[in-house]
Amino acid sequence: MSKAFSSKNWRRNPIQERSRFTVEAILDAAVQVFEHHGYAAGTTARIAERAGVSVGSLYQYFPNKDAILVALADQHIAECYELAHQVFTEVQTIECSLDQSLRLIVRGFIELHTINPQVHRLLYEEVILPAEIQEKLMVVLQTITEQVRELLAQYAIIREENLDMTAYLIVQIAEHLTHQLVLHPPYEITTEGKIEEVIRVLHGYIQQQSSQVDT
Amino acid sequence: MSKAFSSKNWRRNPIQERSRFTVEAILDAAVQVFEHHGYAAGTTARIAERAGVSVGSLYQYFPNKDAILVALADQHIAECYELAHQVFTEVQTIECSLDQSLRLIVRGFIELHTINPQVHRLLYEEVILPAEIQEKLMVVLQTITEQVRELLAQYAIIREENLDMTAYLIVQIAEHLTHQLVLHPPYEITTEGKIEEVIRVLHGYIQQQSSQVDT
DNA sequence: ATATAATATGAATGATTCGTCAGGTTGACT
DNA sequence: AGTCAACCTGACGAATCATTCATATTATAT
Repeated sequence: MSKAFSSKNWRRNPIQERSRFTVEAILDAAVQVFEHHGYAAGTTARIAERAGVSVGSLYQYFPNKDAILVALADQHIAECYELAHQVFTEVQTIECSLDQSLRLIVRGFIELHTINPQVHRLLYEEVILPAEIQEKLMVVLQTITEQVRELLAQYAIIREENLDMTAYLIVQIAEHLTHQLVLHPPYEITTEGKIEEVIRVLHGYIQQQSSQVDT
Repeated sequence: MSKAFSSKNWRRNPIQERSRFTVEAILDAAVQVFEHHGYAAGTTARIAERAGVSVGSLYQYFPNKDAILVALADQHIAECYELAHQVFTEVQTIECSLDQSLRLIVRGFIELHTINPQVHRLLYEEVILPAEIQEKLMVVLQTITEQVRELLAQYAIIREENLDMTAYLIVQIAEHLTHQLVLHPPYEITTEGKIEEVIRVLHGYIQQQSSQVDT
């Protein structure tokens, strides 16, 4: 704790209500500006303008531009963990078939992308992000992957040596397909349709893997 | 043809050998710089420095920064079309099982990512690209998707109404999984192993879809 | 060898950027 | 009403960027 700052990366903690609104407005504006111009070209001036405040106000709560993105990322990552926890406790608590479990997981991914698609897109598609953020995002997916691995192991229909790779690919597929289907759907399709389609992919893959058990 | 420039977007066509080397050095340097700093933060000065030439030289062959990226993209897109053409003629010419065809396609995707991974990463992961490039990249994947659709139709084991979505998802999966496995492989795994794994995913999905035909 | 076209250079320019600061406004509390 | 902390403002400095241009060097052709 060498820094005098609070644990948050902010210069000043918003105390009154108006300042909390300001911070929120800045974060909202940042999402839109980054979405439209990309991170590097999304200027603090534009963010402030869009938020309806002055640049000065922005720098009262965020020490620099990176801190804005970090705040957005942290917010999003927290949502990820919350939803993941929710989904996996539900999976463990209620007795679920593998199919039902997968369905819950995919639904979770879809929700995650639907909540704030722009932030998600920004964090997962922008090439260069502060290392701090990249690290955290990796860990999120790794955590989910481990839990999927456990789930698969529990149903014991997949060769032990294939568990890691299978779990990894399932998460990759679920993440990318939901991402794609939510943000750039190629055809008219309902949310349920999207889930159904991704489930089919995962189900097919798992069947392939389990059919190898006897070999 | 209102412009006096040649069809290429360059100010000056390299005629002598040394200038051709210069242009190549600039493009090579650009890949590395964009890869390391992202597009917006990849400065022309740094590109020139890395290429071992002066900024002035850079602007003799490229009218602006965008033109460098467009040149890289065009180069890459041409490779895509070439490889796609090669793969699909092979698929059509030789009598192939569906399994063999898929294997050729996946192998093609892997090659595409292996040739120049950095360019691929840049073009597919950077959030904001010149609209011109985004358009072209979309068309590449659409073209491949159509050809996969035809392939699936040929084997006639999938409901007609599902053909579009199935082809779309197959291409999305192949593209993304190869991308991921080549650029960020989670474990030690051979190229053949990667292909095998992606094939399993696709095969499983197709089996799921074809099992629906009788329903 | 000389002229001419091709190529290379890098300091200079003007635009844009992040982040600061001195001074103004608002709200809470006495 | 008066005081003080919280909050807001926007012009400004320093840094960085894309791009230009006058000049220098090198190749080619006669």
